[in-house]
Amino acid sequence: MRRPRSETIAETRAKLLKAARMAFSTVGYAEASMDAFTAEAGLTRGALYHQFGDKRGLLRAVVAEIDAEMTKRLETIAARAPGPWEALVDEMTAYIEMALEPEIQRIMFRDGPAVLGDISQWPSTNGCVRAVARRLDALRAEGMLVDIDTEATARIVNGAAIQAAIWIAGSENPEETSKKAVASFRTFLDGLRADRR
Amino acid sequence: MRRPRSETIAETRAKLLKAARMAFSTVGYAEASMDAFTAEAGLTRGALYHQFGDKRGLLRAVVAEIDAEMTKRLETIAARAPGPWEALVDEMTAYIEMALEPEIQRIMFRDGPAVLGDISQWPSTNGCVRAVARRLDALRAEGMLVDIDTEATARIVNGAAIQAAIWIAGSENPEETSKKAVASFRTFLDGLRADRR
DNA sequence: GTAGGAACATACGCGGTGTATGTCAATACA
DNA sequence: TGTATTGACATACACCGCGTATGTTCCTAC
Repeated sequence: MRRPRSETIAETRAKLLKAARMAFSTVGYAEASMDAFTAEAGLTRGALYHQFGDKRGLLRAVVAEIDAEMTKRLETIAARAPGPWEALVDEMTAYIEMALEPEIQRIMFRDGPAVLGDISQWPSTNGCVRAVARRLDALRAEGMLVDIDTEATARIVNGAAIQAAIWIAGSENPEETSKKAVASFRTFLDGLRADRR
Repeated sequence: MRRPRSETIAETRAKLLKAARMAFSTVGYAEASMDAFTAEAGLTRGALYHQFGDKRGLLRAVVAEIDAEMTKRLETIAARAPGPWEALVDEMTAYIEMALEPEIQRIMFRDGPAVLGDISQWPSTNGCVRAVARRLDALRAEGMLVDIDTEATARIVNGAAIQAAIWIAGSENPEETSKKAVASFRTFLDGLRADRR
């Protein structure tokens, strides 16, 4: 059977990414054994080092993949909103909910930044921050936002959302905590509306 | 020379903590070799494992120490403020500035949470969050704060400050970025004032 | 059809953590 | 005051995991 090489390469990359995502999200980056999860994918570390350079390179790829997925999900949600302000609120609420997913929380907000540094800094993986910043730009253009730097605010809003999610995830009553966090977060966003001043 | 044992113990603990703080803050937790920094402190890993159990235990101790220092600093700053609202603003501004210090940023906001989980969850090290929550309580008692859950808001405010600091630290023009971040952050806090509604 | 190179596997070295064992000095008790 | 005991710390060892060097196979190009 003669299969084109490009096809097998894509397949191995996908298999490695999938296995790594699973391992990283469950046991964490540091505890994930490359021998273990490459074997689980029916491969060896040789393939991994050839494709991704090293363990950090693999994490980079996983982070980029998840970031792209998150950005897409957020865009879909924002597109459904009736207006620009609702789009922001819905988007950020969804962001908090996404940050509660173990895989996202672990890889994007814990191990990722710890191993790779601030992820939102490099171009390939700041999709979420950029999305929020663009949304703030749109609001500002319509005069619905107080006079502030949109990128700075986007980062601050993101940080608030991440921390809210971490708090919820670590609490004993996630449902109860979630209500408090989201309510507080909405109040916080409301404070940025120009017409509430 | 006959020295009391309690004295030497405290001394070794202090030496280990100091060496570990140095190593963790410079090369990071994962890259810090226990053999290396214990030797630098004139000791061996034997002492470390006896005192702190394992590497994570040592990090826990370092984190607790830094957290206590930060809390103390914040209290001092808040005490100098002319009023409760200024105390909050000064405190949070100082918090951002502290989060810019490499040691604090690396240990408290990157390696700490990655290795130990959400630090602000366990009682010994949520000093900063508790301080902010207490301050918010005071503001609320005086009717200066909008009606929101203070702990939730404290966490959100903290998250915002941390992310702002990370953004500043990773930017190319820290001074310029800092201005934007602090300005945006102040606007954000202003949105929580009852009398601005 | 063969030369070349890539994708991946195998083999090895090294460093690092954790634990088991050993040693010595300080405290407790007679 | 002398001795037993315990705890503080050092030493030694085993295991594991990453990274690299080397080998093998199979597709592609000429």
